[in-house]
Amino acid sequence: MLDQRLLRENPEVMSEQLRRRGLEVDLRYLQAIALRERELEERRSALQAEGNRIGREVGQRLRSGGRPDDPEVLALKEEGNRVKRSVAELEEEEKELERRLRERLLEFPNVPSAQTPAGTSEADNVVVKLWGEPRRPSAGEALKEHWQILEDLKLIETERSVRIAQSRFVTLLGQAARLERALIAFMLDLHGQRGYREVLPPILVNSASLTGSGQLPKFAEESFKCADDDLWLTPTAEVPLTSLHRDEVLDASQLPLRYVAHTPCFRREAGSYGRDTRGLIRLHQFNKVELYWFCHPEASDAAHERLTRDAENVLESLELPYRRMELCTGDLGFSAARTYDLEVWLAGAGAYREISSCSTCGDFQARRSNIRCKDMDKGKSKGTRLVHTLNGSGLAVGRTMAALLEAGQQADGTVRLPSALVPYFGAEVLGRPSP
RNA sequence: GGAGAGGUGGCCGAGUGGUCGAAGGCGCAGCACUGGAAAUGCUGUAUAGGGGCAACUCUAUCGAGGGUUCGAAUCCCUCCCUCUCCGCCA
Repeated sequence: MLDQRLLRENPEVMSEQLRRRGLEVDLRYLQAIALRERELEERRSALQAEGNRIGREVGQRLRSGGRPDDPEVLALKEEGNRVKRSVAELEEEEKELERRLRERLLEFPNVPSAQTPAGTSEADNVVVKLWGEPRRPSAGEALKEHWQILEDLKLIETERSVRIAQSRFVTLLGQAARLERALIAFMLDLHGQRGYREVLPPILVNSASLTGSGQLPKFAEESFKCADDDLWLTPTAEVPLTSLHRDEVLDASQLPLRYVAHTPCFRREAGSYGRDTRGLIRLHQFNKVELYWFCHPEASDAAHERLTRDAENVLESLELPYRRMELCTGDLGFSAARTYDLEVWLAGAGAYREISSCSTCGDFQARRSNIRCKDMDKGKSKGTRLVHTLNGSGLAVGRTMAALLEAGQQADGTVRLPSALVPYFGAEVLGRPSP
């Protein structure tokens, strides 16, 4: 959510920031609402002060022997009633304006960071770095895509999964199931060694949690909702992790708080009919290991680099070539101020595909979720500020498996895995008789 | 699902209509004492929004919303949540 004070005092600045994102909005009407709301609040609280004064005086008179039917006391009571009615009137309009204002503000995306490069689409994203040597087919070699490898090894059920659920669900079998599990454990351990606290959160989340991280109200059609409860299947662990500290004031000296969570993620993928219909790339249900930081507002730039490095570390440990892209203003996600996408090389597909998205949200989610931190100075509070939140995949597990399979495929149909996985998977090669 | 109890500050816990933002304790911070520490003593310790250079001051907040009243943490109604016991269950 964007700052109401900025809206009141500097709507042009806010408009300009949103314009960088490709959003053309006239904020004058909204500003008028915000100013009117503030004005009502001032008048209302002055009236309430008057009412409190009257109440105190009645109390004083009665306690010092005044009689309840004393004409002066009766007059004061009448005056108190009058004030009460006025307050109620102002309050009604004030609340209505407040509600409308919040409703509108929740619809606005975050504004881009000053560092985010300008652009209108994916095409304007910037390659920041390249790592590793992408595998290309040698002469006469045809590299398979991961789904082909899995099918040839009989490690995936595609049609039968439609029977169980519907399309865009898969069932992994045998060594593929084992590899998925190995990857999750590997990633959690790796991040744990780098100081992340492991979390196993609820994966059904309520509406307030989805609103706090930015999925609601705008993207309701992207998530699965339980019919009889105010609960949704989480589309990313970012949602429960944000709400882990919703409505809290964190001790600034304890920051940053760094969490890593593995969860299944559920997405309806509305509007992506026909895209990535085979394999593990785009599913309604997938596993993801998520990194999440709550950090001091001054520390978030450095934190963003650190978090992105932590995600890259997984790719490097798995010897998977990748590139780091910096998203342009037009390609940013709703809650992000600045984002690095990590794209892994898929040797069979012959393309880089997104495998991690590392974003800093500034105070956007913190404002929605009411998460602040308090700086102390010799035991005295120096006031609270909204924290900054950051998140990044570390990594999307299914896509990681796809990349590994395509990168390590061998002429005999088996797959050589990176040595880092051996302790987790139990073998160097996938596709041979059971490890 | 059935029965009961309860939601007060960072935590514990008192308060049952009138300066109550809320006693007391714990915790935390500062100061004093100490060679240093412990113990002890004193002091200070919520958040949000307004006004003021500031000291300070006004308003709101005792789970949420509504009601009674000049005045509500306190009385009434509705809702939410938590806990205990029973049943069911991985």
